[in-house]
Amino acid sequence: MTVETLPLERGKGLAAWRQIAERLETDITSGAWAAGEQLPPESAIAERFGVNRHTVRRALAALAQRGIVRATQGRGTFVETPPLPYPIRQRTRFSEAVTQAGREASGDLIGSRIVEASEREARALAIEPSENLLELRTIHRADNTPLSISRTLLPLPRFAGLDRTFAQTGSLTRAYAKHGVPDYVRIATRISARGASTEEAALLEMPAGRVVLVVDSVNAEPTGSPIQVTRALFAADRVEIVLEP
Amino acid sequence: MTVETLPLERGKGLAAWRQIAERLETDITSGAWAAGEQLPPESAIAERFGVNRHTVRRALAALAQRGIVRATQGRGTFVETPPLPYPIRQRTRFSEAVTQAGREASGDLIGSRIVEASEREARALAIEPSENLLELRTIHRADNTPLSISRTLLPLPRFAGLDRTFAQTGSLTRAYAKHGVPDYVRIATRISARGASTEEAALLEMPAGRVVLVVDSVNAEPTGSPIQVTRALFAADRVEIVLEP
DNA sequence: GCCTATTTGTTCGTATGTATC
DNA sequence: CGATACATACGAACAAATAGG
Repeated sequence: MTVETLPLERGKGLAAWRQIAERLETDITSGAWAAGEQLPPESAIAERFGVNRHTVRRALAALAQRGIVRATQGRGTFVETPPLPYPIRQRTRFSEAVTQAGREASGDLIGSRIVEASEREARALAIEPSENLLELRTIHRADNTPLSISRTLLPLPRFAGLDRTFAQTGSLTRAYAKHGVPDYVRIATRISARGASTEEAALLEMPAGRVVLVVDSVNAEPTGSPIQVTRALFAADRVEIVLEP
Repeated sequence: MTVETLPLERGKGLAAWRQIAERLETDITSGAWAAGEQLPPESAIAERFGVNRHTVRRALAALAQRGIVRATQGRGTFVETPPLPYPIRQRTRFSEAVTQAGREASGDLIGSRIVEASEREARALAIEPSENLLELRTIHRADNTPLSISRTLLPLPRFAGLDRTFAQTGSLTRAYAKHGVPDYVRIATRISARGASTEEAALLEMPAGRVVLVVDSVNAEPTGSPIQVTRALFAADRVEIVLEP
């Protein structure tokens, strides 16, 4: 695919790296490079625009920042896949959302431990503060790309051992089923957004500082009694939250 | 206030700029520099850690990205004031949500013009592409602090002149009422998040690159026929979206 | 498994532009 | 106006990760 090779406008107020970022973005949206495809090496792009490699790197960093490309040391720079629609409704199942988009869902347990309920968490779960909770830290992927990391809190002793069940099944829904909860619904959701910390970014396999959507939710049994508090961090440029009434 | 001056660990796998970012963040959270305070010049920080100024700039860029500091050309780099998150409810109108929280709501029309419907917009509004739409650009404040900026599209000729009505009333709900739409409902919502552009940040009176929540919504008459497409950008530091079933 | 070429990541040095005080 | 401080850009070198022979 051919791309524009017009010279940059130098000394006209718009920094070279910004112009390069714009031109590269146009190339991508116009289909010169498809999703998943590899961009030319930085050195080649630098030559194309007649600038130093640093200037190209500044432009690529801006595009990476916005989730348009992703660079991997030793491999190259690749066009990111467009965000996956993630529906949130009364019953939200991660695996359903992913498979419906034609991608393969997987979930892994990173770790689990027992923690004391904070005041906020106790109120949400309708229990006493300092009661014990089972904390699950999980990561969810679509086609092996991490979409979200979650911290889930469950009351004890009722859900003791659910961490092992989850590790086996890879699905919270199936783990619940084995603990006597055939169905559950979402009763409260809060959504915010911020930059990711270094650790969060590492788990999500994205550069530090990229944006995460923070989704706090409370799930309950169909009877209405709350059984789960979750904070999920979604890589904001891999997921688009869709609300369905 | 004194700060650590321990040397960096060089050649140990962790890049110098990451160590510097961590140390500076520790300095800030430990109170060495309070909110609003000015950091030492990049040259001084470079000297403190025994690195080139570029390395310090890389670290500061990472912190600025996360909203911890803000650099202004010619002035210096400053510690950002901690964000004050603000809840907003989904089922209510903007002005209702703000006044219910005991704050004063205001809406201003930044500009309006006539545009052609894109393919996406036409599909959402159930009209033909390239039909004319009225575009409203608005800003919404609570107690004079901008919470969001919006781009609203309305079909023409039905809503011709609604821009003037909105400018007078400062409320879309009231403007609708004067155009024969006593009530409307949200039929589709998509939520994503990203860094703000320079212009967006300026309108929201926040530093460039800070996170905005992007809320795309389609509103319809109670009969179900869509009458409005809106993209609202919320300053993520000032708003937390609350979903209520 | 090793070696090598390729590609991105980091760091330094240097210079100039531009905004603020 | 000059001094200060951040913004942009170039050149050079080496490190680190990856892919392929």
